[in-house]
Formats: sequence, structure tokens, C-alpha cells
Amino acid sequence: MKFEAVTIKDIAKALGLSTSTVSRALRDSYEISPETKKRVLEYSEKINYRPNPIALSLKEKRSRSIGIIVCEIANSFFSQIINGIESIAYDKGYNVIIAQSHESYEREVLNLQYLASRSIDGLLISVSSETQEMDHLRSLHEKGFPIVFFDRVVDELQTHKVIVDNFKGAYDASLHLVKNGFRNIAALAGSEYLSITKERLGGYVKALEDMGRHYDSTMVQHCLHGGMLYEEVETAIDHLLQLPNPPDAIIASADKLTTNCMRYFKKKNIRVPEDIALIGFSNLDLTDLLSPALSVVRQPAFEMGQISTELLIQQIEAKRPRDFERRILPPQLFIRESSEKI
Amino acid sequence: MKFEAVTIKDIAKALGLSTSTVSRALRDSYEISPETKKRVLEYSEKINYRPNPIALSLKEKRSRSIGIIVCEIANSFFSQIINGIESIAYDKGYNVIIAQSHESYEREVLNLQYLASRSIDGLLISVSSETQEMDHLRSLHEKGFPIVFFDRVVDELQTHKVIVDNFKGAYDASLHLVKNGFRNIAALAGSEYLSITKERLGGYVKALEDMGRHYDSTMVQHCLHGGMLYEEVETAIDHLLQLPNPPDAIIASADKLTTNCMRYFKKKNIRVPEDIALIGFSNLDLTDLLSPALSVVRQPAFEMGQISTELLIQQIEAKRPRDFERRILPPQLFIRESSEKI
DNA sequence: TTTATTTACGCAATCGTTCCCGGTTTTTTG
DNA sequence: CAAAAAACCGGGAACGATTGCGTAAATAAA
Repeated sequence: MKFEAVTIKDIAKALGLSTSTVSRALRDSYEISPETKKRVLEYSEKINYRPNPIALSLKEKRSRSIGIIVCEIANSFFSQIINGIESIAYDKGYNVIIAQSHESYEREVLNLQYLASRSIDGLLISVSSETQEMDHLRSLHEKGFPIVFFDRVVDELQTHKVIVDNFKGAYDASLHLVKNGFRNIAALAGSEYLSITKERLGGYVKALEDMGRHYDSTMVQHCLHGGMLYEEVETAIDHLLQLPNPPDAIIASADKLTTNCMRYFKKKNIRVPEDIALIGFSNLDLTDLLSPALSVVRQPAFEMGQISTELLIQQIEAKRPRDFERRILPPQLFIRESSEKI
Repeated sequence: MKFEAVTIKDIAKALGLSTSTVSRALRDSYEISPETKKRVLEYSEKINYRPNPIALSLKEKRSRSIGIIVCEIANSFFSQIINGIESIAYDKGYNVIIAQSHESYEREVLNLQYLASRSIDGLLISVSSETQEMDHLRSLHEKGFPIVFFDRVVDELQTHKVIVDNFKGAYDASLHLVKNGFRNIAALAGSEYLSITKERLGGYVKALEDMGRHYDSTMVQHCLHGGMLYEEVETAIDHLLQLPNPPDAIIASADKLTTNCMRYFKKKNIRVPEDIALIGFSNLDLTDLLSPALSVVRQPAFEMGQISTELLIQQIEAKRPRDFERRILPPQLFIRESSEKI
């Protein structure tokens, strides 16, 4: 099933010109006479000529495409990010190649090799939950390959980074719970390896301390896969509820963590917020429609995607390396029923 | 910021061979002696040689990438579809270029031009709500360009099509409402131009007729943007509720239609299902957590993406054109609280 | 009129890879 | 031992576009 395209050669042949003349005419070079230009332009319009981007890529040694690696597309936060990425990339004439790590380090490495072999011009990545070793990224980065981290960043690599103020998000949410009179606030956290987990836990601990509470490490449960598997969330909450002094509120620090928490409570007939309060990081569009309406920390995902892409394309197209930026976006706190003290 | 890659020429120079020999050695040609092969393989392994896909594309006149056009990535149904697409495409060595129409015909045409100019090997598309004119697709199709439609198909074009049994989905849902004792069942439908809208309304009408109800066209409201805008849903439901004989149940035929319906009821303090029952097409993962738990018709989105991609790649790689298939996948009905008769 | 300068175009190399033709050797066959 | 046949490898064109360089004709300057 071939699909023969019209080339510059066809135009040249039809008009009795050389390919160079046609090429120059199309690029409006001063070396070409107005009449010739007109002839070429009209004819290529007529036969609907489109330059072959592959040939251009080969010549210019750039593909005008950027790679994205995220854990999961079917996740509100990341699909909103991709939305933002796509909006900028499209405007600037780049296309976007998406790969999913499914929170697996192995797949992340594979994806990276795949994307690198597809000669992308740059990479946008939010690392997987499992990722501890950074060699796959470091080796690329050392060659001067443009990489921008978003959300889940890797501190040891000097590149652009776009994140949300996770510390503040968790701090505000925790403070809200404390001020509302909850005494035992547990944290349902993601993978320990992730930057966001550390930052969010940091905010949680600081809020407790600022309010004169002591931080109890047994009140923190980690889920390696960020709540992607219901079972890991179930195990974590089971553990929390079996403590001698079980929590009366939970702060969940990821989308799937939050929703699977809700699912757990529904399954076990635990009332929210009467039996236990809940607030979580989430970018779902309908947390207000849940039962009860969910208090959330929301991240400006779309903007995050946009900014990351702008930084990446800026770096790709820069002649000489600039300083790397670390953009920190504000989280938004939405207080609803699930964290109300009855 | 260039990023110099190692080429076959570098290997040839280093080993004192010609590029043709290296190329053949790498492809394990019988014309090359075992020793030479070994030398080449070892050296290219050492310097981490990767063939340049751009050069290959130019030579083979295929890019090994496929285009996707959907209305919105940040929509569970479509992100699940893309998930399925990506899983197959990745396995078969294709990458995927995604574009969003945002339910706009104009953007759909623009996206198509963009993708076509990026020399994709094939297209997966679910047309926008606004799309009535098919010339942009027809002209490509007539040139023999591989296109597969999924979900929202265009009947007049002879290609592979992958859909869900929308008629049955709507029929079952409507039947369930009737059998549960609801008397005035309204349909909140998407754009009239879409195949899925027609099919779903067909199922709705047939179910009413089979149960001896007469079909009343005033009970059907269309939303051109498929519920993407809250306002259009609000207007539609306002209209339904102001009827002399207002509905006691609604069947909503798209994801955003369903959730915006919920949002409307919540906003107006209308109780579901006491005041009005609701069942809708939705692929959200947490319709069971909504208040009330939502009865839905769920589509096998992931499988739909997989099958579409298999058919497309099959067509791309086929020597001679095969017959076009029309795959119809079964919908799943989940009955929950929102459609219970109190 | 002669020389210098534009003007307007073609030639050919280039990007990285494959592959069709050759062309040497070496080995096999009659 | 000569001829045929493998075995092994290099040269160069091709894919589609850009671009530096060369050059003929036309025009301008001397």
C-alpha cells in the first residue's frame, strides 16, 4: 500500500527547471526571477506539493519531534499535561511521541532507548515510581541531549525542571486538617524514590510540627506503584487502621491513591468524613461529584505541560546553552465535604 | 544544541571497510565473512551504534509512524483508546503522533493536513462532533492512504471500522429504565452528525417501541459539542425539565454528557434517582464512587484501540488490498444506584 | 567596444542507509 | 590445470531536499 507523493523533482521536470531552481523558488530566493517563482508556486499549488519532512530531517539533522515519557496516559493529571504539551508543540511545528512507563523502571529504560533511536530532538519526562538508577538519563544528558523534567524530577541532573509546589500543597492540606480538629493524620504516600513524595511528605511533617504535633512515622504508608494497584492501597490502609491509635484523617498524595482510598472506604462501609476524613492530590474533573465531594490539592497540569514544552523547545533551538530554570507552579486547595469535621 | 550520532560511515572508517560492507554485516548478509561480521558487530556494539530511522524512512518511503486524531486526550474513553493504540504500535515498532480536534471541524482538517505533511503511514481517526463534510478524508482515502475509523465512523468511506454496538448499548440501557418503571425517558444525545449518536438514538427508540411506548421527539436533546461545554448540557436539560410532561429518567449518550448531567443535578439540588434517574455512556474508572453510584454503559476502549491499530498496521504492511472489516465490540451495562426506582 | 557586474539558473555534494552492479580472490569442478 | 563457481567486498546511485559554487546571458560601466 504505497502512497506516492509529489516531489520537487516532479515540479522541476514538468516545468523544465532544475530541482535547485524549484527549491529556491519555493523558498522565495532572490536568485530566482519573479516569473519563474510564479510558475513554480502556481504549479506546486496545483498539484498540492508538500515538502517531505523526512528528507528535511535527514538534511538538517533534526526530526522536529519530541518524546514524552509518563507513567500512564489514562490518568487525568498526565492527560492534562499531555494536552498542554501538545498545544505548544503543535504551534511550534513539533510533533509529539508518547511512551508509557506504567510505573516500571524497565519499561522506562526501554522507552527511552526506543525514543532515542527514533531520533527525537528532545525529551519531556516524569520518571516512574520505580526509578532509582539514573544512568539511562544521565548518559543522554551528558551528550548534551535536551531533557526537561516535569512533576517527578531528578535533582542530580542539571536541566530545566517544572514542578508544582508540592511542599506547600501538602502543607496547606495538612494544616487544614489540623485546624479542622483532626488529631491523627496519616499520610498515604507514593514511592519513596520520587521527588514529589519527599516534597509532599516534607510539607505534611512541617505542618504537623508547626501546629505542635509530633510526627509519627508509623502514620506514613508508602505505595510503590503510586496507587495504580488497588491492592497496595488496601494493604496500606489496612495497616493504618490496625494501629493502636488509628488515624481520623488521611492525606493521600497522588491521584490514584486518593481515588483508591475512596474505593476502600466505600467497600468497607467506612463513612467519610464521619469515620475518617480524606483529602488528596487529584486532578480529576469530577471530584466535586463524588460521594462525599472530595477535598483536593489540584495541580495546574495543563500549564505545566505548556511551560515544560516551551522550555524544551527553547533549549532545542538555542545556539548556546542557557542557564537551567526550575519553575515552581502553585497548587490549588479545594476544600469540600470529605475533610469536614462533623 | 546538536547531538552528533554515530553513523555507519564512522564504523566503516574505523574498521577500514566500505559502508556497504558494514551495512551488510549489520544485516547479517551471506556475502560477508564471519570474521568481518564479528568485527563490525562488536565495534558497533562498543560505540553504541543505532541506525538512523530518518535515513531509513527516506529510503523506504515509510515513516513507521501513525497519526491519531481524537477530539480530546483528557477524556477517559479516548485516553483508554490511545492506551490501547500505543500498546500495539509500540510492539510493532511504530510510533504514534496524536492530534486533538477539540470537536472542531476546522481543527480536524488542520490536524489532518499537518499529519499528512509529516508523512505518516496511516491514520486512526474518530471524527469531531462538527464534521459533516468528508472531503479532507476522502481525498486521502482515494489516493489509497490507509485510514481506520474507530468509535465515530464515516459510513461513506470504505475502510476498516471499529465500533461498539451502540444500538445494543442504548437499547439495553433504555430497556432497563423502562423495566424499572420509568415512564418518561429522555435522551441526552451528542451531535446529530455523528454515527454514534444515530446508532444510540436508534437503540433508545427501538427499546421504547418494543416496550409499547411511543417515541416522543421532544424528549431528545442534542448537544453539538458532545457535552464538552457545561452550558450546552444545562440548556438541554433545562429544556427537558420545562416540558409539560418532564422526564423521570435520562439516558445520556456520551461521557461528558453524563458527568455534566450529574453536575447539573447537583447544582440544582435535584436528587438522583428519586427525582430523576440517570444512566449514561461513560468510561470513567470511578463512576462507582459518584454520588449516587452511576449506572453506565461502558465501552471496551482499550481493546478498541488495539484492534484499530492492528487493522491499520495490517493494511499499511499489506502488499495487496484486502477486504475492509467492520468490527463491532460489545458494550457492557453496569446497573448501579442512579437508575434505581425508589 | 571592451570589461565588469548583475541576473538567473544548473551542477553536484550532502544527510545516512540500502542495494544493484560490478570486481577480485579463493575454492571447486571437470 | 584450466574453467567455473563461490566467497567476499567496494563503488556508486538512490531516497528528497538544500546550498555552495560555477557559469551563461544580459545589463551596466568604462
